[in-house]
Amino acid sequence: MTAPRDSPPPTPPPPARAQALLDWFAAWQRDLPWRSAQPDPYAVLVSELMLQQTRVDTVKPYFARWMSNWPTPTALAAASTDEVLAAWTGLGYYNRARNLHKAARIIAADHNGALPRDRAALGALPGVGPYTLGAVRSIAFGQPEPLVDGNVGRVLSRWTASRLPATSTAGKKALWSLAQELMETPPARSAPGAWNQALMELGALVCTPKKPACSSCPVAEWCAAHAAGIADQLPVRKPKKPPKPVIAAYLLLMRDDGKLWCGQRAAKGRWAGLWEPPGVEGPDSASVLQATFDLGGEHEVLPTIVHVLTHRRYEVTPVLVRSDNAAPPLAPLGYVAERWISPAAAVASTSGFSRLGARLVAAAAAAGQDL
DNA sequence: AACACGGGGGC
DNA sequence: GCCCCAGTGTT
Repeated sequence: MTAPRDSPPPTPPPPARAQALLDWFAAWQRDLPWRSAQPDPYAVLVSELMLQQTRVDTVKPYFARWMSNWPTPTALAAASTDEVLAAWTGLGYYNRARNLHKAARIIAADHNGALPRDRAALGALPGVGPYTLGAVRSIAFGQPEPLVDGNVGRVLSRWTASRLPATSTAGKKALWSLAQELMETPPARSAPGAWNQALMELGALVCTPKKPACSSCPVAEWCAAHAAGIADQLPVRKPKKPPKPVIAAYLLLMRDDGKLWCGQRAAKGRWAGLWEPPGVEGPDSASVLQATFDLGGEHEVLPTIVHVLTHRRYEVTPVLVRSDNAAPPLAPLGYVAERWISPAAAVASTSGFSRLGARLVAAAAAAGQDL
């Protein structure tokens, strides 16, 4: 029973691989605000929600402000939706803020203000999907729950040289299955939080999307993609669709004191609950805006603003109008509230404006100065 | 299975 | 300009 001489190096028993990675993590892990030997489960939940599809460095200042504003689930539960959204302004994917807020209210009402350790109860909280369930259970409670995020998917795809796209159904199934299996090996099972964070940290610091630093990798000798020299070609990605173009026109109605007439978007959909100057989407948006607000009189068309989201490319025509202090109703355009807002308040990062809304306000303020 | 949902940082 | 990030919820 001898292995053929030219076969890949024999794979050591899993515990050796796992221990190598755990040792690396112990030596090289970053000092992050939500990391602690005895983590606060609520802090873990907040950080994990903020980190969904968002980089660590982006999250840091938001996390600090959030924990300062609302140090406990009970404190967060008592906050208003507007306050919560304002604190999230600029972070994107605003439904995460709504979910965190709802989760806090459930925790306060049903769990005595403490995160439930129970798998089903935790997974039932809004915003807690498979990844976050694994993160909170393993990191906050030390429970042997696997997780797969973008980093782990990349690391494990390379480790096994998997040709399945990590985002495909089959690929995800294989990755979660492997993550589960790894979690059951002795060193991982004894340190679930460190193990999961080690996989993610490796993906963030060493096993990066481009130019992975295999020479610094603690588990390179067991990596199938590295052995085959294809680490930088994995994971296989699914072709992505181009962003959809959106034509829009926005009304910048400016009062004598410089304030702008703004509306709050509906609670569902893009920029849910956020404020912005009133706008219309569609190829005929400019004429619709014209008709809706009867812009026959004096108005100024400002330079087009291009605002790119992941799946949308906005081409916005801002129309500046001097108000005679009339305040047209915005409900017909789908807004659920309306008020005059000073440009300074709108552009401040705690205002509950979308980035596009803030850009429009800034454009209005700049143009208004020249008049 | 596909889509909706933001924004920013690195190259 | 492109990639992709500590993903989840809806259809």
